[in-house]
This record gives sequence, structure tokens and C-alpha cells, in this order.
Amino acid sequence: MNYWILKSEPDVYSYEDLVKQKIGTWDGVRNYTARNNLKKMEVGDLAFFYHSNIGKEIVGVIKIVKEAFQDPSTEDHRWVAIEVSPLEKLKRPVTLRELKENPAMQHLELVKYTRLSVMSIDKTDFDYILKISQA
DNA sequence: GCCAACGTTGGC
DNA sequence: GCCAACGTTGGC
Repeated sequence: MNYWILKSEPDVYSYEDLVKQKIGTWDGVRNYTARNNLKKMEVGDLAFFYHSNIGKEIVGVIKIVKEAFQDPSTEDHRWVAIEVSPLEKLKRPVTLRELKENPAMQHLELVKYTRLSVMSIDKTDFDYILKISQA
């Protein structure tokens, strides 16, 4: 079982939008590193939903409900999409700022590779962030 | 709105 | 295959 972080601009597609839809298609990824991560996802994996640009914070936990398939938003066979469902909204969003300020979180890809939209996260870090979101 | 980081493209 | 030019993303 693996853990991930999925980024979206909330004015385009927010966690609340996903809650309304119940199942959302995560498509439109056009970056090989991100695409490779999508391909590694398995049904049942968990991910954080991060709001980029507006908020810049992790707002919820979602789960992968369908593994990689041809991205429906393009004919180009290089790109894939997955499907996700909302699991729970964080009691308190965890901001990028506080992660950057936390010495224990400096190795996070979210902190180091700001432009990557689909990335993995260790279970340890996943649990840690969940924990601080409940404080 | 600006800029840094970084991925992609195309000329050689 | 290298590298300059260019485009895109996302934080500030």
C-alpha cells in the first residue's frame, strides 16, 4: 500500500468538488514524473488532496478507486488518468508554510519539488501530517 | 505580476 | 546527444 499527494488548483477542481462528485477522474497530467506516479497507484492507496495556488494547503484524504487507464482528455496514449473518492476532510488544513517551517518535513517532495503535481509520500510522513491536522 | 525552477523542444 | 530557447507551474 502506497501513499501519495495529488495537487489541484481549487478554482479548477477542489476537494469540495470531489466530495460532490463522489468519484472523480484525475486526468490532464502532462508530466512524465507525475504520470509515472499515477501508473504506480493501486486501488486502496491513500492520497492527500493539496490545494495549490489558493490556500496552498492539504485539505483532505482521498483514496484511489481505479488504477491508471488512458487519459480521456486526450488521444495521446502517453497519458493516463486514475479515479479517486473522498475519504475525509482534514479537521484542520495543513499549510505548505508550516511544512516548510517544520525541520522534520524538509525532505518532503511537496516542499522540494514545488512543480510536481503527483508525488509519493512515506507512510511515516503521511501519518505525521494526519496527526498534526488533528491537533 | 514577477520570478525561480524545471521540463520540453528543436537546431546543430 | 548537447544545449539554448522557450513554455509552464506554482510560490510569493
